[in-house]
Amino acid sequence: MTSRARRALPELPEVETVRRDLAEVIPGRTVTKVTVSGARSVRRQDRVEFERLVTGRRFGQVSRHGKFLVLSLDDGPEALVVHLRMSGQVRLHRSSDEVAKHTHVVFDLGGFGQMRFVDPRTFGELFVDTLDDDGRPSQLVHLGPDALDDRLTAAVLHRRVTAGRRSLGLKAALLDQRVLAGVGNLYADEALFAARLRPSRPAAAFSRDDAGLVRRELRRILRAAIAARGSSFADAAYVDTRGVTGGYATRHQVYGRAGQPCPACGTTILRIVVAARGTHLCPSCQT
DNA sequence: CGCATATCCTGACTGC
DNA sequence: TGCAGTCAGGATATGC
Repeated sequence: MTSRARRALPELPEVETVRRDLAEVIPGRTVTKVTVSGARSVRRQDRVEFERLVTGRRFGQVSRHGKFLVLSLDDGPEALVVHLRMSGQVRLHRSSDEVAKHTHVVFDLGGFGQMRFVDPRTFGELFVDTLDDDGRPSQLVHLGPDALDDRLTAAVLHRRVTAGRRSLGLKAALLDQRVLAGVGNLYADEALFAARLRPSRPAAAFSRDDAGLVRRELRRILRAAIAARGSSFADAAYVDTRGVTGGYATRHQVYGRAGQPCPACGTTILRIVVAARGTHLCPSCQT
């Protein structure tokens, strides 16, 4: 029947949804207190140092690079950087709301309430970093251009995917955040289906026309997913800042649909492993 | 150097 | 119904 595991992890559209929610309420709010109870969530720097760096600061604009959230502090050269990884959530609460299990960091925002970081698998993380002249955190310089950045033209995508690669699969290249930032397992599968390209095709056999197609379909899909506030399955691994699920899962063409007919040709959708990831594809449509 | 693999972790699911 | 075992996955470290 359908593949066993169906979970939507936060990728670009989900992180962008969180960013937009935060951008409506966070700017201008001052952090009166920070409590880090989960040591693993703050691991790039000392917990006490982290609390010192954030306490008393006022949040400015909220931006995103790939799957990283960047919350500027005091409009200065520093920012709070957040990555949700597998199961992280940034939630907005009244201070009196019950504290959910796996809440690892709590930011008190004066009379406004709290911003809380909840993360069962503890893969997610937060850290304070300095920003360069372009507003890029210093520890994120290795990231490729954001998947929705206009500067990621077909020519640039083609060059970055094929550069130096021999046998690596196309999907693995798209998942490499150094190539482009923001694409994860779900949207890689959806974009490659729409572009009619096999995930296992060697990246070296990725033509300029292929790059144009992938770029177009990826942008279309990511934008539609953002409009639907992201993808969630029954397990609600992804929810927004108020705990609400996203609506894009009903539009998935192949992801989580193994054993069901391809929406384009009716062939049974397969689930295989590519780049050590559960991968969904139509063996007829995708070459 | 390119690429594969192990690692971190919890909860959902499988099978008895 | 309960419980032990398996599996999922983003980024990174390590090994070939």
